[in-house]
Amino acid sequence: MKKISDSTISRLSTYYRTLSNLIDQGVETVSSEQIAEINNITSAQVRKDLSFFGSFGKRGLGYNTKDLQDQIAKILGLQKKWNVALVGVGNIGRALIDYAEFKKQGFIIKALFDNDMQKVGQEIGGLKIHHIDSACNVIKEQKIEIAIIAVPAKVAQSVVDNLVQCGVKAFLNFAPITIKVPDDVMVKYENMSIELEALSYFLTQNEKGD
Amino acid sequence: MKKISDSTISRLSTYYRTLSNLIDQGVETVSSEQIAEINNITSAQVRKDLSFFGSFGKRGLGYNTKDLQDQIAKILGLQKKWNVALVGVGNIGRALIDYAEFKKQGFIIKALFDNDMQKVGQEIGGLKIHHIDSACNVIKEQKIEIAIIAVPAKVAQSVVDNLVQCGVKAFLNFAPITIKVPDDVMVKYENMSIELEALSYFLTQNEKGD
DNA sequence: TGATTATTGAGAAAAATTTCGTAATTTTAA
DNA sequence: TTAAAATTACGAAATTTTTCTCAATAATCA
Repeated sequence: MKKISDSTISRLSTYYRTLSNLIDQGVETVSSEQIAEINNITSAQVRKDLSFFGSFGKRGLGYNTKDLQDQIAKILGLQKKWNVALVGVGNIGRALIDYAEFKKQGFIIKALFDNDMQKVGQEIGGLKIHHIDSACNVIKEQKIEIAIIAVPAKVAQSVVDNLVQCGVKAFLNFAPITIKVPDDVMVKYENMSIELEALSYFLTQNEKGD
Repeated sequence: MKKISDSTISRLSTYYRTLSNLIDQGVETVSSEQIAEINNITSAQVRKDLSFFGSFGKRGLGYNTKDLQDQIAKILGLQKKWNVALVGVGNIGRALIDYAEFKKQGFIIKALFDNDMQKVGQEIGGLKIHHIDSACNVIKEQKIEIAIIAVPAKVAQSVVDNLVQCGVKAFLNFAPITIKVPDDVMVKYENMSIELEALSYFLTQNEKGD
């Protein structure tokens, strides 16, 4: 299939969220213009994004909220639950364990790993913390498909290398470092400093402008 | 000044980080090709990004790491410290208070807000939690410039509206909802579900491909 | 029923971003 | 000292992404 851009995929996620909210409110039909307005984009963008995958609307009427949500769920692979491992049970890691949004979207944290012997064996939210060295067994047992990396930058690459060896193909990385992986493995980044620096740039520009 | 793309700005952040690491390692000179290799991009991209702001390298030689870091710091506005407020002292919020990376980059959390009377008055990391209703006073006293929004989606828009009234012009939003703000205010998003859903899409595609 | 309004879908056009090609410059080696 | 190798800077070309235009179709109103 033709390569779809990352931006399109991430907008599909926001449409999915928008549709969930509309469905909760009892809305049954929605236009591309309404979806666009809620997300501060253009309706042409919404229609173009959807057009890569098919024709889901009715001319003159718009989209059925439930249908469209189902279609997007199918596209994004959200119809199944995903088994997730969390590596690094520090401040960030601990916060993510209780992050309700993940579970709501079907991402279930099934395993915790750390390299700190003090933490190994402890239990958080019903999950035992395993040592990272025994990751492969747990990953196979729990059928882990996605790993969230919340370890210090220094060790992030080697942790990922290890998990790639165990067969993990998808990573969400919170460590501030670019990770190298084989072509058939994907890493997505969650880098809070980068966003803050973009704000810093914006504020600096504005000061200059005045 | 010509509008610089968001991607360029966020790549500048990664170059900045790369340079910090190289400087720590004692490296004094670096080529665009090396910076590119570290970040999985092309050297042409690195040079083009820098070219929007000036000519910082020496032909045949490359860039002086300290010089280039200084230049990028100046561009991004990282030469000063930024005063940050954190709104919403839940799981995510609490993790961010101790997030060392922020302080390292000069983003100093100076005020905490919440609307839960149980939390108001408590102290975390030497900072007292204020009620969100008294935000404007604290924001003026502490000269807050950036607010991190870590409240539930339902209340995120109204919290931001309030802070915009107090004069805050930059927001980092963790709530899974698109926020409306005036033109002179910027919101950046940190949306962990969106990245996970991109991974879900990727894994789903791969399964189909096999 | 017929006209009007709303809205999608899809190709075309425009805009933005990335990559390419190459002259200029610097360092290193012969 | 001269040739070769390395590397930037920058305009041009290529590619990608977004926006525009408009025919097709559905619903509503007179």
